[in-house]
Amino acid sequence: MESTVMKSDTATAEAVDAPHRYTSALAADIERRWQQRWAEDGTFEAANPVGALAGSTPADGRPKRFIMDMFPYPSGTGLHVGHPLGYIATDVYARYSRASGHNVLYTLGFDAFGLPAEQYAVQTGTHPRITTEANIASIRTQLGRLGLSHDPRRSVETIDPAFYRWTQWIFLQIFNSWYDPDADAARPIDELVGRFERGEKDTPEGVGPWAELSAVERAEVLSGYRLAYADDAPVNWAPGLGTVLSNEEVTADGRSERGNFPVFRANLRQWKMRITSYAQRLLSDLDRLDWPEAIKIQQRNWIGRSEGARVEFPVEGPDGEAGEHTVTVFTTRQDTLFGATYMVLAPEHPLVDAIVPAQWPEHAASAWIGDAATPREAVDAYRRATQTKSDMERQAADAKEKTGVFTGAYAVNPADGRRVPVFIADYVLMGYGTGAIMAVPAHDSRDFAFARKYGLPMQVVVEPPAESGLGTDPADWEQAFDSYDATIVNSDDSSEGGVSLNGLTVTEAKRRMAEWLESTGRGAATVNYRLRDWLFSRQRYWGEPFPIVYDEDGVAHALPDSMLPVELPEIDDYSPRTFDPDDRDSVPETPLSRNEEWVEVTLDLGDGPKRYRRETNTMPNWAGSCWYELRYVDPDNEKALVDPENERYWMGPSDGTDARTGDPGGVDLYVGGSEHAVLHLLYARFWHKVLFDLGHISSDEPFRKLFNQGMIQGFVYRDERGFPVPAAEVEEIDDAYYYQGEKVSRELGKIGKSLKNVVPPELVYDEYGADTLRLYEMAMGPLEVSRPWDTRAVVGSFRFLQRLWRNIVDESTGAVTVVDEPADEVTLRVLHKAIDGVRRDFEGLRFNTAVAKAIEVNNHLTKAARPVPREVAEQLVQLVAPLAPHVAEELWTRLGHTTSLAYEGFPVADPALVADETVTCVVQVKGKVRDRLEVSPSISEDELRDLALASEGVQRALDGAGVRKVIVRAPKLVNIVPA
RNA sequence: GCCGGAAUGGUGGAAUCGGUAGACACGCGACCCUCAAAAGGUUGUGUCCGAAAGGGCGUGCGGGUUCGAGUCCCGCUUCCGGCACCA
Repeated sequence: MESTVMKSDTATAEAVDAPHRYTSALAADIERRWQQRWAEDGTFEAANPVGALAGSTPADGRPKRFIMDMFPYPSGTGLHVGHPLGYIATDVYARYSRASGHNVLYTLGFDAFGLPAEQYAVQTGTHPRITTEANIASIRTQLGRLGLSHDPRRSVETIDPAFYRWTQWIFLQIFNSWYDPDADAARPIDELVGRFERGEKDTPEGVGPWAELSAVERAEVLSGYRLAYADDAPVNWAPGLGTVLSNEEVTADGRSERGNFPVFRANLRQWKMRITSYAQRLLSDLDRLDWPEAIKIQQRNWIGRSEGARVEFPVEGPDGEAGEHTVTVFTTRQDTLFGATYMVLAPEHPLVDAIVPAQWPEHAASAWIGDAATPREAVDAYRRATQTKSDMERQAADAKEKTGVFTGAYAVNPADGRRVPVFIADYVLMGYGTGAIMAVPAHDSRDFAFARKYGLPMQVVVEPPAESGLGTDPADWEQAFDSYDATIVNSDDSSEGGVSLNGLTVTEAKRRMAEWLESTGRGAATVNYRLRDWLFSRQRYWGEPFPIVYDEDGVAHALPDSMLPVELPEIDDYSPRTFDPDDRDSVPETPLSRNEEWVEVTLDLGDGPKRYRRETNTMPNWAGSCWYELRYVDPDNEKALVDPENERYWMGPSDGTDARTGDPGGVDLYVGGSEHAVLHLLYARFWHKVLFDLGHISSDEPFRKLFNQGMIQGFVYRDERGFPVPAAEVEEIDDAYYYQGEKVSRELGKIGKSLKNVVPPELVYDEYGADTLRLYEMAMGPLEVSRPWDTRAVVGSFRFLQRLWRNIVDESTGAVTVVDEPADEVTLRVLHKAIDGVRRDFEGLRFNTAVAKAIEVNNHLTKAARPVPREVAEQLVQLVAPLAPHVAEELWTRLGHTTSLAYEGFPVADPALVADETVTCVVQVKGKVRDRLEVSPSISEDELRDLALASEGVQRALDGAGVRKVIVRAPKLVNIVPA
């Protein structure tokens, strides 16, 4: 109701006495016309060096800029005013870049495969392709009204077979590669085969010579090297979703990020990407990226490099004979090896079965063995108990209580030969390090807790400093002493070949121990990463099919290029098979497997037609977003995912640098939310590096510069019960908020349906126009900061445009009122200062201050310089054009120009006019401002000092007191220190 | 618990190099236009004392460095994000 009243106000109220005022109706008209004209003229099409989009522009010597947003995922709910923030920012930057002489690649595609689209389709009972395409169309409409200067020819959709053909192609590149440690790069798998054939490389331990292996065995060996491979391993299985998930998609409390279902560990054969091979490069190359430090830190933490050592512990076999088996542990504290008083293996550790003896050792403490009659029984019972726990239960707060059981076996501490008991416990994770640890309870909080609970001995080897008051008997301690800043004690093996660490610092001891381990063959210094391989298959319909078929022996074969794309078959039953969310024994079923005639195929893969079964998993929805920036560059190329020349032009490292060591290349500006810090941004870097290694592209990183925009938040109003009430219907009376007469509370939250505070962009378009929305979103604060949406405040941006309009166009006649007379000097100084500042603000993505500077110029004209001189009006319009392009184009036209100002050039400040003719010198006494002087910028220190001392304010403040010291920073400041 | 980031008027924010705190905008007050309202215009607006001139105080809290600190250093508080049995 209220909005219709307001609408008429901004749209038509002035129809009688000001028919040519900038109203929402006029804005809508201008915006429609200019959007149409830009489209007809192809104003924002950017030329490539070669291929279908080639044009003369790249050769004309302009520098290029590749500007990108994280592309949207088309949900069914439509956009709200928070969504366009990043798009507006990149558009302003793109328009500024074009005006200031760049060839700009700027477009927007859609990421449309994946769970949410499929869930929406299942809910509505409509095929996901239909719903997804409808959603994309409606978002295109909503965004279209913003007037974003995209090159529409480059917009891609990940669900388009012409696009995912290349997603599949890249998968095959990865599948057909291995990581060659000598080259420190991915290489074609054929090179590895060649090395095996020529005997230059040995097959892995336990496998016979290459020449003697069967085809199946060879395939299995290669699978151990391929960068994309399928294997049986514990994965995250979410029965409620009916699919497995990557580690990145599981929250800290063991639930699916999507849908919040319990996630269980299940052993399933799944596709994975060997991203761990790239751990070090993904880590070190962060240093060469212009990214927010916070994101880099998150990636560093996720990769989780830690330096330590592998240490081998001989384990006594069931017959008590030492050395039959060896358990390797990873530790970052090899300096505390003498303090290792027991060992723990993960319950799933493969050596557990081999080391469990038939009987309990005689002296085994009852606390260690529970009431199990034999070690076998105890181990089996414990394994069952831990496996039936979901990850969530394992990690719930009260489950942090350590549990475990003695295996009955003993190992030998390699440092001093002491026998130490071997436990299994679920606080040791199979997926990290070697799945086994040496436990040093005195100096590790987890081992300390476990040892306390089971009465295991503690040995101090790092001496707490005297001032800590801890003493050297851990029995008195409340927690482990895990400092690095102390001295090693009790660590001396005087026997032949033994090592002594006593008296060393922790860092020295780590080095000494690593050397000793290496020299005696008991271990070695090593680097371990937290990063795990990326689980890449999903039991879903709505995703890219794998270009993989299996032969009768179950060997996976890559399909040849000629058979791509493997199109997703149109089927009726696309629903995933989901289960009771808590049914951990359920097994995933892929929708594609129900479609026998698609699955069973006869193909000729080079050795005659044969029967094959297609892979029925699909790719996760990260796949398309891993490389879409490359397709923007060359969207229509049918011969390659991107022509090397086009890629080099838009993304290659800057001249003369090696992408592996210097500038890594990549997109010049990538804007998006920080929620993708480790998922999309890590996966995309990984794929990009593989493609780089294989020589398909010249850039080593996809995104040279990354910028995280903040979130636009909304006020959430809650009633007494805490339920959100519709924000649009809340009234404010005397700083309190009421909904239907009831008092409600206000807080800040996300904008969304569930919080009932969605503001659709149409509301602002209709009320004020798209230019106002753009301007408001840019003006409301720094791009990287989250801030609350305030519908009431939008009018401020509208008023600015209205005043700008009024300074150029007569509201009653529509005549242009500018005069062809030179501007006065004050006005010129105001203008040129703004030009200088706005340029710098745009370059630095500080749009909020750029807006303020443009407003200042306009305010000056309003107050002091009407009628406005043409040169000032034109440059102000150009200044505003990136922010409010429609109204700027309109004014530009009315000022007599016939071409779009998109490429008109951006005003350049005259340095003489940027520098002030006089500056205000602040005169302080004891740091407090007591007077101001208007002085020349070139005034000498002495002259300024004299002027300041003589000034009225200073005399008053000094009140006869003497002067001890005078600090002069000509011409801006004088500070007088009284005696 | 660990790792980040933030805190400035009634509100969003500005101050880019240690040098005028509060640009710009919202809101609010006064006035003009109007039968009236809306829209628009002019103008004021950190806070306290004061008629004014002018002065006191002021950037989450407590210290410090400095002629001078929103900005640098040390110690806290609160809020927001991320990670979390990672050996």
